[in-house]
Amino acid sequence: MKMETLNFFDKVYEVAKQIPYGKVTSYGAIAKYLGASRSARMVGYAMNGSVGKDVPAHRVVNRKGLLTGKHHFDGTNLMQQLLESEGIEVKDNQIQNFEKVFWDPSKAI
DNA sequence: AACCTGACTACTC
DNA sequence: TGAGTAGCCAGGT
Repeated sequence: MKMETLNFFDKVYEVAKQIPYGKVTSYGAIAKYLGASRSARMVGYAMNGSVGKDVPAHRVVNRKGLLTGKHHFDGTNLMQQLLESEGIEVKDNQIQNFEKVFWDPSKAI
């Protein structure tokens, strides 16, 4: 782990933590906000280490609102249930009304 | 050092 | 409109 990587991770966590209840955002949005628009994959990778960081990783999905990372959670439908408990409609691993619940970090911060 | 993989995106057909 | 391809960065083998 390099410092820069940790710094990047930290920023990702910082942004993710500020996602309001009932809202979601995309990896690319976070990456873009951090000035690393080409490293959306790294954002997803960062979420992989979000355990124990108080990061609501379930509120971060790909740009289509698809729960591509659900299998990284405990169980198979935990991520979906967490989202649904926040009032977000999720069907077939995809967030419904994605545009309505989308939270843009560059606008909020 | 080369190649593969992955919680992604954008462009093309 | 939907599926396929290419580009992307970092880490593992």
